[in-house]
Amino acid sequence: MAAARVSIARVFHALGDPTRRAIVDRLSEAPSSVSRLAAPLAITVTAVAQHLAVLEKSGLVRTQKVGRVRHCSIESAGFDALTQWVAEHRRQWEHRLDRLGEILDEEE
Amino acid sequence: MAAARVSIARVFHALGDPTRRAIVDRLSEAPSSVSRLAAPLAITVTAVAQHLAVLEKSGLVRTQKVGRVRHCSIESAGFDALTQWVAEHRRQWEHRLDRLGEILDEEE
DNA sequence: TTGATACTGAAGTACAGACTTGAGTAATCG
DNA sequence: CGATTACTCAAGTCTGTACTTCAGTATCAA
Repeated sequence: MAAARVSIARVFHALGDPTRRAIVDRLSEAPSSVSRLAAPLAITVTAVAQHLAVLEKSGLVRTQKVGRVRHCSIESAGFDALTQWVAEHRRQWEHRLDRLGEILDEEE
Repeated sequence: MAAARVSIARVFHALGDPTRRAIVDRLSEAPSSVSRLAAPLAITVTAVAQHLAVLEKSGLVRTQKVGRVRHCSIESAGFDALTQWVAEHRRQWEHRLDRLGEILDEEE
């Protein structure tokens, strides 16, 4: 799967930044060019391009240059990796939380 | 819910660091003290305590000082916030991905 | 009470990351 | 063709974060 090639570290790091989450939200609504993404964000097009590079490496966004315009859209790989991480941890987590009081009592 | 008080930004930021993910993984297995967490991590106890402060603010970890030992364990709030974020985006995302080809054709 | 343990706080270093400017390239328009 | 558009590249700045050391404080054990 594509998710296997994606590092969860990159996904978390990418989504840690508010501007990048805003970009992801925008692209979840509709694909966009770099300059259209930059327009409402009080930063330069260059900065947006840098964010897009991070998002692309994390597998959350796909971009493709057509003529002089770069079309950006959501990609599933990063999202899949995140979903998988959450699913893997949920079992352990819930199990642990259920038994937490009991475990604390056992501990010395 | 506790998740409402948790900022998803903090959760992503907290989980962006490999050491903190390692700590979360360890605490998913069993609660631990600060020094026991630090032992296998080639960093100082102070650094671990700093990571724990980040994890605690993000709602992923709960700590409680008993005597001179700080007991650390998993907390659900951060995890809930993450699960919620993923769930909210999944719908949009899947919907968008399904229609991606179509949308790209419509775009000019 | 003395010494070891388990942290805590303050301060400083070093590197990463978000951002900028400025110059450049390539595609499209008139 | 020349002008505009849409981005790209290379520096460079500046803030934030991960980490350290060192000097505490509080607790527990003997």
